[in-house]
Amino acid sequence: MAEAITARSEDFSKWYIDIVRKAKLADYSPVRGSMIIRPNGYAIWENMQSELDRMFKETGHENAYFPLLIPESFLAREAAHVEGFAKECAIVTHSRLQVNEAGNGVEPAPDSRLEENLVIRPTSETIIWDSFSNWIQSWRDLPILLNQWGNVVRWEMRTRLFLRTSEFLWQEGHTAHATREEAVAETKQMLDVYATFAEEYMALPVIKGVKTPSERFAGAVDTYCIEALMQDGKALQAGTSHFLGQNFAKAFDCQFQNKNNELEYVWATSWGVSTRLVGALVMAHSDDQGLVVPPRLAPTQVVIVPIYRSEEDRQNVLTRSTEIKESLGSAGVRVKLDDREQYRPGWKFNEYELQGVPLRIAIGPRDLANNSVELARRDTRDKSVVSLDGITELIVGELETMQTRMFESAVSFRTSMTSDANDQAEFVDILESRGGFIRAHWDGTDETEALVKEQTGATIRCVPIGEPMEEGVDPFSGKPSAQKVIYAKAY
RNA sequence: CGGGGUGUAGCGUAGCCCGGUUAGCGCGUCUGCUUUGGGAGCAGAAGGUCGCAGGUUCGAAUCCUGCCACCCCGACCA
Repeated sequence: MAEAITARSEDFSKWYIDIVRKAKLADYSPVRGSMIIRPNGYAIWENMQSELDRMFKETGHENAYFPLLIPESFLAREAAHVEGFAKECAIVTHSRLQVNEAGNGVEPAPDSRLEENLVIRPTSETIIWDSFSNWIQSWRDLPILLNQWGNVVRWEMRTRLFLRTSEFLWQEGHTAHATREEAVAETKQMLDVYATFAEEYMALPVIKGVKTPSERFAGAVDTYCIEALMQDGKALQAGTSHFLGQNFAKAFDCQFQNKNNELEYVWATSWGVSTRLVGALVMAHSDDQGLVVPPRLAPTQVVIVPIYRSEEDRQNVLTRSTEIKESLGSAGVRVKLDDREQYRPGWKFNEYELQGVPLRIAIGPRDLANNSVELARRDTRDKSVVSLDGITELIVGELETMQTRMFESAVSFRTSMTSDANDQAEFVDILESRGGFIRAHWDGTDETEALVKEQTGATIRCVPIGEPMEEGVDPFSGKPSAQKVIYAKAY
């Protein structure tokens, strides 16, 4: 019997959880709000990591690693930063456990109380800027362009697998610059890297923009973001890049002598993407049959399922399958031959569709006779019988076609789900009927932004970059507006 | 933290209102045989602190009290 996946049309949230669980991407952990990333999910993350890591290095960054535990006092150094994160920090207070009096458990040993509490990093600006202040004296020490891969903990009230968990994996870039202009350029450059990655690898079109002050990173001067649209019409922030100004340099007294022999505070950026991207991938592309993964990120791009009855057929089919596998492998395709005997072909077909393997080759005695295989594509669910001659080239091309088609399909979905609203009634109507991105004028005030959120549930996702300035009137306040912004209900 | 709900085998559940022998069923697992081009069939088997602790009772999955955990809705969230 088919394992039922809740239909998207019935309950999108349940559908999402079903995909994550049944495609074996992740499990709930014994600790509320944290998750176990299973091999299928982690392999996608590893593919994301390796492409991003390459892109970071190509733009001049080096990897480093700063510790998980941060002195509590560090968080307090930057006022906005502490205000933003204090509510969700996990704190280490003791260094030792002892068996309790009843003898049936353990408890923190009272005499191991730490001199100063340690915070499990919610992000690493503070510990990194403490180091930067030691490393930087002169303009000759700049810029510093670092990235680190790691985990962070933010004690969340309400969590969802991959999208919001208390502990998550991410990368955080941290850079130090001599001038404002250079830091701003770095911030924008990394935003472009994220957008390129999302579009070319995740097949996920994104809107680049700037966050409003209320959505800004705690401690940033400007927060840039990429916003993606999920299949249910809700927006998901897929990456952020922050221009931090001199806020952290001032908090950690990080000054350098410039070429005019003057002391100046260092300019900073930070930028990150997380395992949330795995959730974005699921919600952007998958269907009611299961996961759909773009070929460039798919852990297995092609699976070969052999079919046979007799021992003789088995030998012949496996021999041919192995040849195909080796040919694809040497063409750089991530290919797997599933020769397990305990599962039948039909079972395997369903399993690999559920897990989102882009292409499936089925090969049986009939194919041996015809010099063919059956090729099935996951995104369109098309099946065709193709000749074995030139199969490797065909498959390499098919993977590229699929990658492109998935992106184009996501673009046309987004286009169909992006609307302009010129008055309140229209705004509410669009939001309630289909959601998606709504372009509307905004008067630039926190008050109006809060009002819209309260009345409609939509928030300003970003002020888009690179769109023409267009004067108008805010539909909610009636005040003049300089530019349309992107509203949506968001994750 | 407020409101609601649920805890029974790896997963999903029946039984609880109205206490009664051995806690039933489906999926999955294991063994054997037959099967294999879209989630196989038959036969057999293993697997349970009924969330935890106390209480009532001759007897508790079932009734009572307390606690714990998780889920949903709010609040909260770069």
